[in-house]
Amino acid sequence: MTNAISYTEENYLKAIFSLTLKSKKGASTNDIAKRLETKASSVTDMIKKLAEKGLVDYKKYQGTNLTSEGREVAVGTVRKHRLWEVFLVEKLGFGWDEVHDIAEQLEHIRSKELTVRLDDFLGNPKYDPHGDPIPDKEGNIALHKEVMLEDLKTEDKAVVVGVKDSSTEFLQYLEQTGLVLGAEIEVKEIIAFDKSVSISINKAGAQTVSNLVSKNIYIKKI
Amino acid sequence: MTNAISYTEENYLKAIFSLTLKSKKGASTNDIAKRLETKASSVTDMIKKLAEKGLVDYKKYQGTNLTSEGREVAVGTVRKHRLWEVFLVEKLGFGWDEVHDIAEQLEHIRSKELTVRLDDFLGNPKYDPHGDPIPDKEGNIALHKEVMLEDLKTEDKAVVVGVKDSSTEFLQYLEQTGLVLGAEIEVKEIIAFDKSVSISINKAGAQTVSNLVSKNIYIKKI
DNA sequence: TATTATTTTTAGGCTTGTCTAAAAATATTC
DNA sequence: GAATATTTTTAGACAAGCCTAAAAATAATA
Ligand SMILES: [Mn+2]
Ligand SMILES: [Mn+2]
Ligand SMILES: [Mn+2]
Ligand SMILES: [Mn+2]
Repeated sequence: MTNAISYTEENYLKAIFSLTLKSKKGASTNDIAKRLETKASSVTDMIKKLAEKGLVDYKKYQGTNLTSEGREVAVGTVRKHRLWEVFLVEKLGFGWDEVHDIAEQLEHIRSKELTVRLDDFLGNPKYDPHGDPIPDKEGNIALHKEVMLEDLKTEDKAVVVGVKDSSTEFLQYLEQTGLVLGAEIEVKEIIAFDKSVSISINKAGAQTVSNLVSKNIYIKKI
Repeated sequence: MTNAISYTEENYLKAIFSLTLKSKKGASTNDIAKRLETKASSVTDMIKKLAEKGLVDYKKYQGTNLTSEGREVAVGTVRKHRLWEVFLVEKLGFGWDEVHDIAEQLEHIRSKELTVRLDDFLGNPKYDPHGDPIPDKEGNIALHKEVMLEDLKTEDKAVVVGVKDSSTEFLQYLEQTGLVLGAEIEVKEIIAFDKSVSISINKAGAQTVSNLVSKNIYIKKI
């Protein structure tokens, strides 16, 4: 047990992973603190420990990046998180807005064999209930094609393939609006004033969603 | 979060629960330490904390008993442990000798809704893969009828309904011997010298098992 | 560029859960 | 029943993770 990785460390690595996914700059101490709802000073402490263990690259005041070993741990945790989310929704019948907090716990269960068997039991899914890609056993992870609902023009047609914001409130709003994964949408009108957009969902009557909504929905044009 | 119960506390409560199941004496500090593979001094510290929280009754040097609140937590944890074991064996195809350590982690996942749904998903099982009774939602738990293989007389017939020792080594031995849950046995001969017993399993040829084995197998006469 | 403002780190301290070594209480044995 | 053995508790310390307050570094602004 010289080098066991704690739940807390896994959560830090996962936060750094997602914060550095897009930007090539290191994750800032403040951003990590915000993400984990903790204080900057706590983050500095932990970063030092992770650097000591060879899981992150860190130079004072310069932001933090994962080493390949750190990335491996982070991706493994993300893989487990998303597989468990699939289990909770597909097998236990939870709503997509109810599974995050439980998966946040389940992702820390330590057993390679369990992950393999769970993956098989679920039919080796490629996406989680929010449309996020599930890393494979080797840690390869598909990147989200960065097309959002807000990028569409009038008369464009598309399918909802994911959500950027996975908060309960947002997911419940989408559920009730009908903007769930797989929904077909057509853009009827874009209101220049506030960038809100009028769309029809599954060929039903038009409804309007704000830009805050349209910029948080991944779509694929058809 | 004034009164959240930690994983560690849950493990202590569970240990005290199982140690006090049969004997009406409180669990001794040393026994708890042995069970949890920790030191007596650590146990004393923790017992004090649990007493403070109203989860155990404790008087110095007198041994420890659960309060009704402590029992509730312990039984809830046992319930989750055993439900997860059923999941691992029935749904993921693990062997009965492989599931204990994983369930030891899964039992700490906090979500009432999860437990309810898991129970339903599994078909509300009454026993875990080792024949141990699963407490119901209200915390009622069937007691093992205390009939062991060693209690049988020559020519008695019985079915294996559980194991007292759930160690990997013992379970693997039973697997290979054919003494799994549901196996029908008939006692052919009891060797007085060392209390070993010759039995036929599922009507096959006789084989001999030691008293250490026969005293760790729960049976039901037929 | 000098002055603010913000970010990050350090200093010091707290809680949880663990340990070893020693003291105190209880049990056992002669 | 006194001496010895065992069990249990206390004393003091440590690592992990967290905090607040203050200092140091960097970024933004005038
Ligand atoms: Mn987590
Ligand atoms: Mn997700
Ligand atoms: Mn446990
Ligand atoms: Mn069991």
